[in-house]
Amino acid sequence: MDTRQLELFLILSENLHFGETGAVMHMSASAVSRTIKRMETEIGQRLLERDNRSVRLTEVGRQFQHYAREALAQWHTFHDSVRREIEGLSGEVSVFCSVTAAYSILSDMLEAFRRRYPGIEIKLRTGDQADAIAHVINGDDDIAIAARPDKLSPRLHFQTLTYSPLLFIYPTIHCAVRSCVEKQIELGQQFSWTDIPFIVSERGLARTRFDQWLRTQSIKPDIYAQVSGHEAIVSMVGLGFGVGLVPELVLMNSPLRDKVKVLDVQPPLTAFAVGLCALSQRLHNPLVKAFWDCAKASYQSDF
Amino acid sequence: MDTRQLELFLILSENLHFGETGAVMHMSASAVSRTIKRMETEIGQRLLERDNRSVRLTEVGRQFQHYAREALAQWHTFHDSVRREIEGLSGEVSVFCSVTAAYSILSDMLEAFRRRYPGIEIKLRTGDQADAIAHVINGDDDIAIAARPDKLSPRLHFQTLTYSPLLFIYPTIHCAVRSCVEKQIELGQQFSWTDIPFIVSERGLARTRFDQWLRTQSIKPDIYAQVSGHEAIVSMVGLGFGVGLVPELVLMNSPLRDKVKVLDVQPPLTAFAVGLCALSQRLHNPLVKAFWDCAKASYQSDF
DNA sequence: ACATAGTAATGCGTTATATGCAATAATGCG
DNA sequence: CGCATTATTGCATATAACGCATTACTATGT
Repeated sequence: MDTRQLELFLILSENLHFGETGAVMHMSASAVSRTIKRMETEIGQRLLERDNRSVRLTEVGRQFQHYAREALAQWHTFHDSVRREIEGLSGEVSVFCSVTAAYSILSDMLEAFRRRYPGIEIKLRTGDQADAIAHVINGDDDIAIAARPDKLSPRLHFQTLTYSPLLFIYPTIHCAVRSCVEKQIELGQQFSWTDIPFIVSERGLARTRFDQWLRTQSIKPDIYAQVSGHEAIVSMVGLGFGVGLVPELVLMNSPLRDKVKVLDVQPPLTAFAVGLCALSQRLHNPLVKAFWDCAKASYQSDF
Repeated sequence: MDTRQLELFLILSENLHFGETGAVMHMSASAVSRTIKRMETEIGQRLLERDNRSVRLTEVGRQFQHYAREALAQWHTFHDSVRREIEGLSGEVSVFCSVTAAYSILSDMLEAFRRRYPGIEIKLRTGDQADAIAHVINGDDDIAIAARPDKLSPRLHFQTLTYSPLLFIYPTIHCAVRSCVEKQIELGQQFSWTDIPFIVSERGLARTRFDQWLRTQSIKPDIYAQVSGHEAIVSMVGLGFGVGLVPELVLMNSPLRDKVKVLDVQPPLTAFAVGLCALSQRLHNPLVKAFWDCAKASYQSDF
């Protein structure tokens, strides 16, 4: 019988829902089911009466609930008393994200987190969106704000926070690119992409989506520049170098957003699912878990 | 942090010895070492100051000791209160052994065990010694009294209780076998085994040892009967069918022990190591563990 | 002074345990 | 009666725990 199990049981005993409990504990409903079964075997009594539709505490379950509350409180008391003094020193969570995410998504989170856990230091590292997942898997950073890849490693947890469409943008300054694009818009349907220089990510999910899209449209692109970091794309498009592809989130947060316009393209590219990403293993660390939960909660409360 | 770890720490904090602690907890010293290290990581503080020669509690270790005592007591209180009424029903340990072991080794143990744990039922199954290990591995029975085989599966625990030499016996009634044997004894050294019928186990460790011994002596035996169960061998020898090979323990406990005599044979066969045998896994079960520890203690106190 | 026995830690291969996913079964609700 | 919801289970896989053999170290005895 360990503290994790006690915690799990307490949550379950309150929400009486295996799936939800799993979500809170960062595990699947089936894992919750088996864990409870293990506990019942160890105790030798049924804790929860459950059919496929409802869950309710047994008498023994109620007694166990009391025990679990006491036991956990006792553990936390000990743990806090011992850990108090060093918490501030070694308490550090490192977060990787793009500059855009730092501005748009993370800033509110950070404020909420700092308010709630003043002792925990956040080490914020910004870089190319495309590297985010690799950073997490590699263990360089605890948590990343990233776009959900099509294929997610089973070692990773991902919590979607929002969706951001991938948009084509073109410059508003007078330039060859703008003329070409607007002429085509006037002509109506059957947009011809020939001779329009594209500015796209060198790699990463945006590039993957772009390549997929090209294939479905059977377009042979003229790729002007392959850039790392979506933010740079807005800049280059704004300066008239070509048509770019960026997530809406990046566009909205760019200081150059007035220098570009969105091009209505059919069919639209699959939107990014943007959210938190971490190694399942790292979520066992209470600091990391605290950040994850706080981030999730603070973002969702924005709606 | 689970109850098993707390228990381990408490034992270690009292005996301050990794190897001993491992023995009590039925695990290796290295496992104890790693477990303590895990606990220290989780707590974030060193619990025991240890160099390669000595172990002592740190200040935090002392605090943790208090916590562990309380927490375990609390757990046991809950566990007992819930389990009390059903303990007797589902509390059952099944033990496999030979008839001889049941008489000689087990009877005292059972008495002590019954006195200490009146609620736990013992299901005693007797059979051929040679099947004992297989029964345990197969999961048919929790614990066996068995002879330690030369090659022991790593999944098994074995606790030697005593050693029992393998003895050759011959009949004391007037018969061809006795005459032949005694004639040879009078002649002195260079015993000739030809034409003496052997009565040996059909299989099992006694048979293995016997075959090994034959090879070293380069003897071509005349095997009269292959019997299952050592007890039957004494009977057959007593009736004059031949010379038999049995563990001393079986001989001493046979009602026919006056009907046979021990033959001094050089070199003697390797003695049986007789003891408790169980799957490591099954020892996690508190009932099984209780029996194992009690059996061990009650036997050793006989000396 | 040196050998020896005793002891905790560690590398490595194996075993056991826990988990996720997908499929299943069961039930309430429209 | 069909659909959506939800706990459970079979199966494959990932993670954690363990034992053995070895190492590194030291107190002790001769």
